[in-house]
Amino acid sequence: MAVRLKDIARELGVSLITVSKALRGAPDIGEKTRERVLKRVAELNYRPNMLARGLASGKSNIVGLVVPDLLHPFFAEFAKSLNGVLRKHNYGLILASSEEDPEIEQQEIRTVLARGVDALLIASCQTALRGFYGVEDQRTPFILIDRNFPQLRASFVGTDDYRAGLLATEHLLARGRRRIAHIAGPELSPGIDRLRGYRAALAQRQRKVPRGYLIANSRVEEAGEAAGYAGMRELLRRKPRPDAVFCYNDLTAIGAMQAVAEAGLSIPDDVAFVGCGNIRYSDFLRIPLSSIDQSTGQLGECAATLALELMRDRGRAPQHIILEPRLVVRNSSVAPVEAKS
Amino acid sequence: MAVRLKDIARELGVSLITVSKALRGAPDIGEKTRERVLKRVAELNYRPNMLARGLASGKSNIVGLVVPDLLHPFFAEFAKSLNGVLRKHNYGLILASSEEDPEIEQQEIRTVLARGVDALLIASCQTALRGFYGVEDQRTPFILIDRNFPQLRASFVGTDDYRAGLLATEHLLARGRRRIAHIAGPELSPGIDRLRGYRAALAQRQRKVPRGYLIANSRVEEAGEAAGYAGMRELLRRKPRPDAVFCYNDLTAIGAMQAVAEAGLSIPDDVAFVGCGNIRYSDFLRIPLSSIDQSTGQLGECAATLALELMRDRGRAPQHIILEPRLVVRNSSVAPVEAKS
DNA sequence: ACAAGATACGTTATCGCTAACGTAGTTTGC
DNA sequence: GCAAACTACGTTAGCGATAACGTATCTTGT
Repeated sequence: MAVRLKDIARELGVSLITVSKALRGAPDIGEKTRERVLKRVAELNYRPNMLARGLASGKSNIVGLVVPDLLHPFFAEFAKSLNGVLRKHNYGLILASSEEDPEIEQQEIRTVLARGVDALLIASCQTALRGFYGVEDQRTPFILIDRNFPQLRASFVGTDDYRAGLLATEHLLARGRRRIAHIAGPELSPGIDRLRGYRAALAQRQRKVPRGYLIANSRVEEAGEAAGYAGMRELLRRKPRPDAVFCYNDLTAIGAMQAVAEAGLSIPDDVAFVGCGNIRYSDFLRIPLSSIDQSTGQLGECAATLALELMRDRGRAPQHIILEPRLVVRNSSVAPVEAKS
Repeated sequence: MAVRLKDIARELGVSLITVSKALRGAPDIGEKTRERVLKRVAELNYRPNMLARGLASGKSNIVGLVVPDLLHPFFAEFAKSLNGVLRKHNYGLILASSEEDPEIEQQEIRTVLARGVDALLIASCQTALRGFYGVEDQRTPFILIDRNFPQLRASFVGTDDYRAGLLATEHLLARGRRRIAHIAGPELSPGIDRLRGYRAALAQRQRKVPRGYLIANSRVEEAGEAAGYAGMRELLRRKPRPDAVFCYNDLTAIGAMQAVAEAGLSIPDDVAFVGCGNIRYSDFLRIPLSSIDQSTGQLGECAATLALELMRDRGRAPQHIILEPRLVVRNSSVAPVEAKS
């Protein structure tokens, strides 16, 4: 925090404001003055104090991102690609994690807004809508990520989760599976919509969800391996046992497959699996996991682009960007052709 | 950005500064006034403008974190636990990714500093030291993460990578492996030290690194599966072929194991593997991966704690926190006792 | 040659908050 | 009873930048 506009101005014998303007490319600065200023600025390695600039201009050049869990590959990848685009436009990223706790999320939203972010991206873990006071009042544009609240008139960037559920389940049906179970996610839009897709796929074939084949996930916090493992243990007790499971996400699927392996059953022969998210490691698992790809990287880019637009012209109507999911088939749903190793 | 100190002050008929003090728990405010202020502040859901506060006080209550790749599980986990501790102390986190590019890293360091962070954590990808101008000059405390520069008199939080290499290699030796190769990481302290550990373990048994058994990783950017895959392909051409490989990190190991599987060889019978990092998925891989655990979560906590200390009292001497690595044995280095599935 | 418009630069007033010191009014010591 | 010491609150100056005008100097057109 050493060199300030004032210092440069004094050195060069011009006014502070001239330096400021030259720096920002204002049109009413003479060529020679501008060059002189820019030269000195470069020499001194000057960087404007963004706090001051933010305060004076009302723009911080930062966007806030609130996610439920940074460790989850989906959010990590999302954050990465978001950040990539933002960097190119000279925006910083301030990151907050809610740890899947609505209270903390609330808190974090407040503090992030207090920091004067120019836009706010939220993958919310609110089940009720209560949490969003103070975001709507605020004039800061905000975008929902991955988890939508249709009742809320807000921008959204995410996957068509209904189709994700549909694709996954149709694939299992097409592979001849008849007793397809679902380990559901938390009661947020992705969980709800994937479940709807699952139901719809079965309905198209005049089936309904077999009794006991739907494992609900009551606790929002638990969407990972543990939930999948527990859910699968339960499913294995059903008679007849399911011959396929569509899992809320890949982590859930990993846990579920673990349970199946421990029970001495074979995948995909006894039980086939499809996950969702297509995380980076799906390919390297004990049984490579068939999954629904969400184009996570692209979601991040779209979100960044939308955020940039909303920041450029406020008052633009909320926009929905919904990417099509894509099925990636691996061995967890289709046995390899060659003899198994 | 609606309600300001000024508004509350006017409403309550006190001066702005009184409100400010009451809010920050200054000692020279009467009980009744304080209560009145706090009550109104709560009702109005007031949040101080952190930009203004930062500018005036010289403290932003933000720390900056610059990592090479957010998607890498190590950094994701690190960031998560760091953030957890910081949140409890009311510090925010501003995140920047260098994408393993020294130029970008430089840039990001500058912009993060310009944002007035109170401390800076960097997992640097600089091979030369040039990059650190402007961090040292700056009075902002900074901490190196994971990747150390011993020449630089700076705080460091990381793993004892020498011991990591030692442990991994000793384990393979103890399992009776004799032709142990190493796929090395980039030439930064973790890569260099793990290699040293590997060498030392062999030396203790009067061995040297067999010719051609050391795969160097020239490009810093490539430390993932691809590098491991390519490295292993090369190793498989050696005669005699290695019967064990210590890989720079888990991603490298995953790629390497892929190459071995494709070659129709068995793990661990033909080739045993030990990785490093013990990422969350090591357990679920085709062959569960033996790995060196770095206590990543704890590293994040330590870094946060150290950062908080350095911010509290500047001018404290740089500190080194180096956690002991721990070997986690899985099937990639020791075949399961029961018949293989 | 002179009003009118350009061009290039500077003044002033914030932005919302805090630091450091001021100042009334009350208590206390002796 | 009066100076000294508290207590509780307020004034004055910034922090480092920007926005919105203001003002000299220089071109022009006629």
